Amino acid sequence: MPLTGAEKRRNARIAQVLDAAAHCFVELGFHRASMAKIAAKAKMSPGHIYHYFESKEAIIAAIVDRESARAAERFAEFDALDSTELAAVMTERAVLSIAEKTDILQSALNMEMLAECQRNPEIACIIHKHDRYVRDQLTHLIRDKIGLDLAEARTDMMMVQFSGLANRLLRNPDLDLTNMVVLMRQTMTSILSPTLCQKAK
Amino acid sequence: MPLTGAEKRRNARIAQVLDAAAHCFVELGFHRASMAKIAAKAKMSPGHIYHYFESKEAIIAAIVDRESARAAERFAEFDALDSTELAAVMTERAVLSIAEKTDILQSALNMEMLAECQRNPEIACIIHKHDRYVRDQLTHLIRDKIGLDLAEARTDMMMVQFSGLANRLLRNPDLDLTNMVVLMRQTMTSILSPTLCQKAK
DNA sequence: TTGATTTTAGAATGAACATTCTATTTGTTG
DNA sequence: CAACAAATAGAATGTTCATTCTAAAATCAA
Repeated sequence: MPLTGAEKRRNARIAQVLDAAAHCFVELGFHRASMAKIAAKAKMSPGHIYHYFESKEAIIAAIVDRESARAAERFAEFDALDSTELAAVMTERAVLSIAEKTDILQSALNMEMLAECQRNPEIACIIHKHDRYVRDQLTHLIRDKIGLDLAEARTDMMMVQFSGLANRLLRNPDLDLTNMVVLMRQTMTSILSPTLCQKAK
Repeated sequence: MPLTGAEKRRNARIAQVLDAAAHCFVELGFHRASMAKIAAKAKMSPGHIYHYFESKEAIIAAIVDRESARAAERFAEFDALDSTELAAVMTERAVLSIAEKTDILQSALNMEMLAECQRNPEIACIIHKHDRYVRDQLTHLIRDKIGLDLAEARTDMMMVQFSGLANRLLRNPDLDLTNMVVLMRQTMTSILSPTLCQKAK
């Protein structure tokens, strides 16, 4: 069924609030971004926001959901024939996402989301849901299409590289990406290597 | 020169505030932890805290400094003869630090510190200082003791594994560490492998 | 002990904030 | 167009908070 005019306007308004909130959250964090500032950015009155969201917490939850969904989307459509190909694509993706300036700002929001995740069960639930979705896709690819064992562990390890790289860039802003790419590709390849060297203790 | 009684008392008081602040920050985050709550936890009056810290921001900075220094300490005393040995020790360290419950709670604080790092130059400075210290130690070991090239990149890549693992555990609380250890060791070994496979595009 | 200094508590202050309330404008429908 | 409903603004409310102020208690020096 098509949306009525009123519904369309309502959705546009909600998106307007979310865009404004995302902007303020990136700049100030969840708890220093006031409703007044979000309202100003969204070009509506503070009181009016409450016609679309029950509370500021609800806005935070909606932002976490939207941002997680977007991140998951960017991950969703991998399609590789073998592990070498997947390693290359994943490396490219990891380095590319880092190279964009926007993603570095986005990182701050991501970190805040993860911090919130430890304290707020509702936020935790949202984040875990999206993470599970991404993992399921990737695990399916690794296990069923490429045919490797330990697919879950390999998936998690691949994802360690992504979040680790973002984290690293915050801690070391002088990071030299050029040499990093070589190592990242080698690492991805190693994670997807069919034979794991079981080192004896 | 030994500390006078007054100085000792003062230092103890400061530590008391920092312990209380750390506790409240882990539980509530920087901005929902009020001075009143920190004071209650530290068993002193809110006003009195201002004899030791100029502002709440100063307490946050002190906590970031103290926690970063502690994390750096835990990293400082590596001493390996070859890359295989280092890979094993680093893996053990990474998995061990994750296995402790305390570190998972600590992770929330770490994430919040990194988020703050993007917005507050003073915090950024503190975090980058400690990160540089750890990197210098590890790079020295890899380049001068073990004798590998691309030491800085390898160092950063090792550290990607640590922060990535902490990050991953927040997003996927069901992570299976048993299989992960195998992959982590293989990854560390691969990063420290003398010959890097330069994949052609 | 006495006077001076430091340490401490707790109330007072003023600002910022999330949320609610009231009224006005805008759009819709008969 | 008239009546109604939805959308919107902006002021009002009550709370929470960081910080400051005031004075009491503890410590120390003589």
